[in-house]
Amino acid sequence: MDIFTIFSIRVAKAIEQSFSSETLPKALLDRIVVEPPRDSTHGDLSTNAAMVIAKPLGKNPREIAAKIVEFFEQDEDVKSVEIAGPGFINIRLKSHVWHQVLASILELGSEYGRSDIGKGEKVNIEYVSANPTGPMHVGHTRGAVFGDALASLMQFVNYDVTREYYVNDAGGQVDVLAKSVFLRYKQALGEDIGEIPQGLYPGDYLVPVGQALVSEFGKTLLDMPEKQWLELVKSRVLDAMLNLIKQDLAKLNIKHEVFFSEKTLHGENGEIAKTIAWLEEQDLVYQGKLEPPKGKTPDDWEDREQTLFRASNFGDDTDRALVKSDGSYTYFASDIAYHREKYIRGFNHQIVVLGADHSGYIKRLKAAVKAISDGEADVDVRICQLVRLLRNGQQIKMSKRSGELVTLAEVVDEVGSDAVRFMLLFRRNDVPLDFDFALVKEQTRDNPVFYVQYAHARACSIFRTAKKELPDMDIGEAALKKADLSLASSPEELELISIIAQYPRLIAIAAKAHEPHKIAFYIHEVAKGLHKFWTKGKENPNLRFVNANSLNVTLTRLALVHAVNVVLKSGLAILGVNAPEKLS
RNA sequence: GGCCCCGUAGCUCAGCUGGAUAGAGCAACGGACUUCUAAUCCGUAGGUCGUACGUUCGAAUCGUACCGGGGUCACCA
Repeated sequence: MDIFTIFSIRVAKAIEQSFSSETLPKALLDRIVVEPPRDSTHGDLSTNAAMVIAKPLGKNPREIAAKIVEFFEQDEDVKSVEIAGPGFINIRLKSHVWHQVLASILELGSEYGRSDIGKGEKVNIEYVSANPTGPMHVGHTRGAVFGDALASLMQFVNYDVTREYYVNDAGGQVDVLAKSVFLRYKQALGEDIGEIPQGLYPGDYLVPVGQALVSEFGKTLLDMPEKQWLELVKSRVLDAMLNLIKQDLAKLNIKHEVFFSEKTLHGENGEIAKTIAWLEEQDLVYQGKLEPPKGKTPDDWEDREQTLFRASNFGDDTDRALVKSDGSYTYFASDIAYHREKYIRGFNHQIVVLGADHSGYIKRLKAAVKAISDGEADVDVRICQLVRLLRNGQQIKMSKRSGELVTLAEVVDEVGSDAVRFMLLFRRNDVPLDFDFALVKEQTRDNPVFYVQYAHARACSIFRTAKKELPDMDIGEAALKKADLSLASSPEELELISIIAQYPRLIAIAAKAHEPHKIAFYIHEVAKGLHKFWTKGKENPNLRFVNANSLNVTLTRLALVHAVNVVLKSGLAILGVNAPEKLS
């Protein structure tokens, strides 16, 4: 348990003993936080407790704070405690507390920072879900990285996470894809196909698929009616595209446990039909007309009766169509069925990662999940904003029509998976992001990827130096655990410990908010702490890590460095970024 | 026109379930290298937190309106 949690409990106890806490609503008590003060000169811990409970108790916050302070004056872990500003209670800890923290990090190793927030509950995180019509482009990359890091983060706090990819293999675009491939098939048989007609997929990546069709079927497809070859070609090209996508994702070390096929939901007795029947039983479906959107009636607006889902009963702006004018299901109809299916599989927590162009879809999706689970399940939709690619300060223009898409594979091949992942996670997901190739490849402080990895490598180099300079000394993990940690007594060392002491708290905050970027920023701060201490050793030889004159202090400092690296490595692992021992 | 996101230092952004004097990096200026990899560190300067009301002991954070930027808007996926 981390110090912030420990002291939250003590604050609660102090309140309970000093005031008649039954008059205080629990929701209010939950607002009490123990956190590091914004300004570190205020102390190690700070709590707003007195201000939160002042009002219901009808007392002055500072008066209440005084009572709580009395309690902490007895605390053997507390060096000093004072009231500040409107009623903050600032606590300064004795150094043995920091040494205990350090000891626990060494003890826990890679387990440090874990918690049981998730209580083993099942969460389904659906991300990427790019249409299987070609290789992934950069537009998909952000959602891929975000979803993957979020999944790791949730696992770290003990959620039972399933990483899922929804394969849109049922819509009209798959027919188009198959027809595009059929053209490539003819081409492979030696036919001159000329320009790829408008509306078909022009990409070269379909060429090998056409060739594969020749080696599997020879010329036989040419003699079949379209109805027949279409199904065959569809199944082959879908397999091929999905493989392409899996290869792209593998470049970023992303692996989904479940690839869920939309197609399997269709059919007479399929899940969509069942779902709609179920919704009808609940009286959530009706025949009716929709109003055209205000201020913007589409040219081809057709005023007609359609099958509608009562989405507006669940917070959506309007009801939503389930059946298209040609009688087939809408995409949304299959999506309701899909989310119902997830719910039936036991996912009461669902997270869906979508691109910026889907923001209008959120309310609809939430309404659907509420309806199909009777309010039992929750869904959080995370929108990833656009990524602008920059080269030499110039934006790289991308166009789908001309086929000039920058692919995921190109970007990863150029700058590496670590850099791509870290840069995309070093920004809140709901804000647009510039990805500058030049910066990402730079090896300076400006480049946060490098800065953080360098800190880890630097720490590792300290161990290499120690081994070289003090070959007889045992600096294995077991030896580090036995180090006399009380020797880490300088303000610089205690400051560094206080930074890594925040890791569990940060993990908890990031996991609850579904915001992996918080980990990226925190890790950056840890790296800074290490670089800072390192430089201190330059100015003051007594603060060097490796010191032949004092083996005890050396061992303690190595233990500290190791603990810092535990945190760096753990945080980077959540982000899916390597922690190199050496930089080339 | 409706809905969603964004507006914080010259630039790029953190901070947003209300809390103290609003933070970091870059750029600018001034320092620290016979190095435990200076591929780093320290310092100075830089702000009407888009605007205006409101709620509150207390607002960058919550509410309303407006301004500016982006996205989206039956039947596509």
